[in-house]
Amino acid sequence: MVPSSDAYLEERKAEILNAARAVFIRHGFERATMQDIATEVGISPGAIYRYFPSKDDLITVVCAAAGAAEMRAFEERREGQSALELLIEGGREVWEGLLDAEALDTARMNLEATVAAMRHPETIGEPLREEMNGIREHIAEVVHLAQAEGSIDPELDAAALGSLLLSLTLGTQMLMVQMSGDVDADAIWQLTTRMVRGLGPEELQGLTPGKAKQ
Amino acid sequence: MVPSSDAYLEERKAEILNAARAVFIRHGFERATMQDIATEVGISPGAIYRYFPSKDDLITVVCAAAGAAEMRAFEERREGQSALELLIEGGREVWEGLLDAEALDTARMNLEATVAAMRHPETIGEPLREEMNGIREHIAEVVHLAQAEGSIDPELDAAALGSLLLSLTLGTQMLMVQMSGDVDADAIWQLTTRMVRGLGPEELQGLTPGKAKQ
Amino acid sequence: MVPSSDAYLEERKAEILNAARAVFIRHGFERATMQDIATEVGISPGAIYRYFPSKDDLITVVCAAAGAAEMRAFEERREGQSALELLIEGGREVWEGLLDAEALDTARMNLEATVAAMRHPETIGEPLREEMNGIREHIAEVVHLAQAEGSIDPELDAAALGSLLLSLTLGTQMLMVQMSGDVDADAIWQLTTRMVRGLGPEELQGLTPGKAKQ
Amino acid sequence: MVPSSDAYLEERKAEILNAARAVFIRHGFERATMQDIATEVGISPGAIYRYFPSKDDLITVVCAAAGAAEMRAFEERREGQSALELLIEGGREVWEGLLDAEALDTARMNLEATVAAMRHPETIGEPLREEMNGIREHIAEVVHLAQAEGSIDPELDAAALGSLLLSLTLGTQMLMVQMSGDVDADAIWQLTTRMVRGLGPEELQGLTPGKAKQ
DNA sequence: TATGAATGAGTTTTCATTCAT
DNA sequence: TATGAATGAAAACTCATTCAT
Repeated sequence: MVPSSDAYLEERKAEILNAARAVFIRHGFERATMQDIATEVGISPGAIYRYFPSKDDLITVVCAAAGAAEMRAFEERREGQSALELLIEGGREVWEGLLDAEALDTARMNLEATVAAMRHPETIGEPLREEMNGIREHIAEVVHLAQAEGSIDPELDAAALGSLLLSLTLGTQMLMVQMSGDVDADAIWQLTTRMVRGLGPEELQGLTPGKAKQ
Repeated sequence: MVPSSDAYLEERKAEILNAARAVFIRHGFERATMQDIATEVGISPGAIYRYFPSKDDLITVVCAAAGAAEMRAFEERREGQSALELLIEGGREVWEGLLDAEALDTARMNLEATVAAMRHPETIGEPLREEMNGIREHIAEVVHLAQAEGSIDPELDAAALGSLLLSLTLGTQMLMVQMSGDVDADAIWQLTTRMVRGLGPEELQGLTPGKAKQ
Repeated sequence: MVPSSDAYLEERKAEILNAARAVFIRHGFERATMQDIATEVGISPGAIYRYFPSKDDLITVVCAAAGAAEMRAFEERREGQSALELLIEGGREVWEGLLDAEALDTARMNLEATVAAMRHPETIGEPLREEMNGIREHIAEVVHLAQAEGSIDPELDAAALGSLLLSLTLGTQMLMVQMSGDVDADAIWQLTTRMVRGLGPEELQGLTPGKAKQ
Repeated sequence: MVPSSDAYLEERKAEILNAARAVFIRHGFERATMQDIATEVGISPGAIYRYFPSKDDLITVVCAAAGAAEMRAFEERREGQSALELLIEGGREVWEGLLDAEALDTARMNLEATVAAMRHPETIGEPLREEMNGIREHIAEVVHLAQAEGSIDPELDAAALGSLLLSLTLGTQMLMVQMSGDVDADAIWQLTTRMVRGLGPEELQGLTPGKAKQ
C-alpha cells in the first residue's frame, strides 16, 4: 500500500475510527483522550489530526457509524415470506446482535451515542433521530403489510407497534448495560414473538403460540 | 429559617441537589462544572463543598436519587385487584411518568446515570443494578401471581416477562431522548396492555383490551 | 472567670496558642488550617479572629514562643559554681529538654520555626536571630569566665565555642527529627562534656592549637 | 539538541529540577507554585508534567537529590592516612560545603527537606533517615579504626561521636539559616578538630596536632 | 507526513477570612 | 462575643490542539 494513496488514507482513517470506538467504549467520550486513541492505534496524537479535524468530529463520525450499523439487518428483506414472518425474521436478525459477543459493547456505544446526541443535537442528534425514525417507519410498513395479509389485527396502531418493537430493542440494550450483561435477551425475544403473534385479528383460531414457542 | 438549623442545611442541600440535577441534564455529568451548579443555586462554588465532598459524590447522589425515584410507583400495591390488573395498574403508574411534562428530563437523567454506571461500577453501577434487578423481580412475582390465578399462561417465562416490561420502559425513555420527545408513549402503553392480556392461557374469553383502556 | 475579663481573654488566647502549636507540629504551618485549630480548641474558626488578627500572626506568635522557650534554662544561673561547672550545668539543663517526652515535638517546632523564618525575615527571622545570638553570646560570656578562672584554654575562641555548643544542640534536634527520635542524645551530651573538659589549658604543653590552625 | 532525543529530555528534566530547587529554596515547598517553577525555566506549567507526574514527586526528587549530595564527600577515602586523619579529612571536606558561596542555600534546602520529611514519612522521611544513618555509621566506623590504631580512647562511645559530629554539621547549617549566614563555620570547625584530637587515650603525650596538620 | 513537546485555557478543590445572625 | 455558612482567590492538574523538526 503506497502511503500517499487514497486507499492508504482511507484504511488509516478506518483504523483510527476503530481504535476511537474501542477507547470511547472503554472510557466514554469525555474521559477518553486523544492520547488514548493514538496509543491504541500506535501513532502520535498529532497524526490523528491529519485524518480528523477535531475530537468532536471523531465522536460525530463514531456515532454516525454506530447509528448506521445499528439495525442494518432490517434492510435485508427476504422474499417468499409472509409479512408476519418478515417482521419476525427481521426482528430476529436484529436480536442476534443483542446475543453475540460484542452485544455489550454495541449497547454501550449506543448509550454513549444517545447521550452525546443530547449535547450535539445538530451533528449527532439529528442523524440519529433520522436513523431511528427510519427504522420505526420501516417496521410500521411491514406491520401494515401484515395487517393487509390478515395476520395482524387491522385495527391495531401500526406506528405504535413499530415504536414498541424499536423501544424494546433499545431497552434491552440499556438493561444489558445496567445489568452488566446479565439479561436473558433470548428469552425476551421468544416472548416478544409470541406476543406479536398474539396480535392476530381473531385472537384464536390456529394461532397457537404454544406451538410457536421458541 | 435560621442558617445554622438542621432544616436549613437540609433544604440547602436539597436545593443544590436539584440544581445539580438540572445542570447535569443540561450539560451532562462531565461537561457540567461546579461553577454551573453554583450559579444555578446562586451561591459560590466553594459553598457546594460544605454539602457535598466532591463532584463525584454529587453525581453519585443524583444518580442514586434517579434510580430510587425510577419506579417507586411499583411499590404502591392496590388491594382487591386481580394479579393481572395489579400488573397492568402498576405498569400504568410507571408509564404515567413517561407521559408528564418532565418525562424527557427524567429519561435524560436515566440515560446519563446508565452511562455514568459504566465509569463508576462500584458507586453508581452497583446500586443501579440492584435497583433494576429489584424491579425486574418484583414484576416477575406479580406475573407469578397472575399465572397462579390463571390470567396468564402458566407455561410462560415469568422472569422474561419482567425483563421485557422493564426493557420496554427503559427503551421508550431512550427512544424519547433520541426522538427529542416525539414518541407516542401512550400508544405504546395501550398496545402493551393488549399484548399482555393476550398472554392468557386461552387467548379468547372476553378479554377486552379496549375496555381496559386507561 | 467572667467571660469579659482580661484574664479570661488571656486564658483563651493561651488556649488557642497551645492548640495552634499542637496542630502546627502535626500538620506544619502551611497545611494546618484555621478549622483544624478551632476544632482542637473546641471553638469556631471565626472565634480565633477575636484573639489573633490572622493565621500569619498566629504563626508569628507561636514561633516567638518557641524561640523564647528554646533555652530559657540558660538564664538560671547558679551561684557557688566554677564557671566551667556553670557552663556544663547550663548545657545539661538545655539537654534535659532534648531528653524528655516532648523533645521530638519541641525539635519539630524548632525546625518549623526556622523554615518559617526564611519566609518571614522581618516578623519571625529577626526575633529568632536575636534570640539565638543572645544565647550564643551568653555561652561565650560563660566561656570567658572559665578562661579567666583557668579552666579553659585562654587562647581558645570563646565565640566559636558558643556557636559550636549552640549548633550541637540545634543539630541534635534536627537529627532527632530526621531519625524520628532514634538518637541517643544522652550519649552525645556525655561526650560533649568530656570534650569541653578536654579544652583545659593543661592538656597542654605541646598542644598548640594556634599552630595547628589549618 | 534534537527535542525528541533522550539527552534533550534528560537535560530538560535536570533544568526543571534545578529551577524547582531554586524556587523551593526561595519560597518553600508549600508556597512555591508550579507556575513559579515554570516561569523560572521559561516554559508553561503544563510542560512540567511531561517530566514529573506531580508537584509532590518534584519535591521528593529534589529532597532525594539534597540528601544524596548532602555528604558525598565522606565517600572519598584517602589512602595512606591514619584513621584519625581520615576522620578529620573527611569532616573537612564536608565542612567545605558549609563554607562556600552556596552554603546557605544548601542549608536552607536541608531544612526544607527535614520539615518535608515530617509530612511525607514514606517518600521523603525514610530515604533521608537511611542517608543520615549511613553517614552516622560511616563516621562511627572510622572512629573505630582510630580507636584500634590508638589515636582515640578505646573506651569512648564511637556511635555517640558519629552522632555528635553529624549533629554538629546539621546544627551549624541550621544556625546559619537562623543567623542568615552570620556564623563563623570555619572557627567552629577548627575548634571541632581540636576537641576531637583531645579525645586521645592519654590526653597528653605527644599528641602533636601540628604534625597532624591536614 | 509523522512526531511529540509545548501551550494555555479550563476544572476541581481548598481555605483564610468575613459577617449576618 | 461566638457561630459557622459563605465567599472568592488561588493552585494543581488535564488535555485538545499546534507546530517546529
